[in-house]
Amino acid sequence: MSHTLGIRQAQKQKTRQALMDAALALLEEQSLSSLGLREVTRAVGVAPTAFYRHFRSTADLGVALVEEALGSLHPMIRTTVTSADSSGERIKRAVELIAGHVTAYPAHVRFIARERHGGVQPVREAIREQLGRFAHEVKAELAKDAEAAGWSDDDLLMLSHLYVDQMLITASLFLEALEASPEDRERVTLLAARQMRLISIGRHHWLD
Amino acid sequence: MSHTLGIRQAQKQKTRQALMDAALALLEEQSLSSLGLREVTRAVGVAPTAFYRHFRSTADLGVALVEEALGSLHPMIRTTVTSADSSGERIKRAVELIAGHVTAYPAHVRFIARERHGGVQPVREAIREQLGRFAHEVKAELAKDAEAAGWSDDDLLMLSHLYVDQMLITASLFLEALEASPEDRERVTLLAARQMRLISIGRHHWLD
DNA sequence: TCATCCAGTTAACAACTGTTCTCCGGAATT
DNA sequence: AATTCCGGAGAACAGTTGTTAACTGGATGA
Repeated sequence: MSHTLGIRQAQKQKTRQALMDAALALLEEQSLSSLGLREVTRAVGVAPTAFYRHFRSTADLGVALVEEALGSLHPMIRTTVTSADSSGERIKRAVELIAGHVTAYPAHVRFIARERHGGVQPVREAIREQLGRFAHEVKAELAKDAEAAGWSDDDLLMLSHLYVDQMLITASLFLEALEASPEDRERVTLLAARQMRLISIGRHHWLD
Repeated sequence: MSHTLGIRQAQKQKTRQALMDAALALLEEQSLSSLGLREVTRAVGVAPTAFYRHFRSTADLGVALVEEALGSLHPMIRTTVTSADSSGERIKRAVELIAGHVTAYPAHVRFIARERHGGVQPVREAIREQLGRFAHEVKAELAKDAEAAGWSDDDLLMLSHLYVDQMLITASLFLEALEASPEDRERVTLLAARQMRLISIGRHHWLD
């Protein structure tokens, strides 16, 4: 059983989380490479120097945000993949699952989409590594399916990356449509579902 | 007949281009939202105030860079699509065409990949609009093909977006592998070719 | 209870930012 | 030849940045 961490460490983690939350909010309108340390502390209501008690730099903060954001994405990806076979009904449900996640954690999704190719190398690397993990996880999930019979490991991984990228593209589309009309959001849903269906069809006929 | 633009306008365009080139170089290691106006002028060797003679802000510069970068991408996309049918040989050639473009204009590709989801709204919008144009162009190209018979306009556009996104993903992969070993670059080529082949297969069986 | 620890504070630093206004000198126009 | 135009220079502005050092006070562990 974990010992109740003292009121000291509790406070520390609390302000640490506050810094991360404030940063995530500020990153809605800028990129990490322009995020200032003072800007973040000011938003939290804490002295600039307090920042160093938690992070070496804003890049360091960024890496921490990657863990948090992709940690929350983790369960969704698994659920999405297991229901992403050719059946139109299940595909649409998978897409709606992505839509729900974007609605629940828009800042996380925005951060990942923005910094995946962003200007801060350590953060790019962290995202790349985590997405690589996801791809391997997806591959393991795909391998369970009967349709994976006869597939090489390389091909399975290739398809996994395709799925992961497609998920990010779809999430980004929903992000743009976050404040749009329900009709527009429905159009995004249908578009994403058809793209995923086309991929599933390609998967089905891969070994022909 | 276009009149030879005076030595005055010529000089103006020259420094304007110098500013854009310097900015593109500086953006290799940061995002547009952190690019400073003084930083750019310093790199060109010109007074900070001269910047305003050409651009309202760095965001404005960014929009100009979008036009330049996607202008150079324009002919490549057309060539890529026309050779992206199911035939394995042609697909591989299309992928190598992308690889060549990335090698020729790495800064352009990096800029688009980075700022597509970046922190500067007008630039995001400009990229979105241009990519939308590309998708429509690709659609027109696909419609010429015999395989497009029976396809709805919506489905053709859906496939076009899939192709455009896939091209960007592939380009970004080659960008990461720019300084990698030839073996790694070849692996990227094979991966991208197989992903494109899977999409082509899905396209082929779409109407089943 | 007392000494230690340590998250957060205060103050100060040189360096940098975007923007304004005024000016210069050569090209363009008349 | 005389005048207007205009890309660029220069200086100055208030405000911001990251980083340092020394300090404070409450939680922690002996």
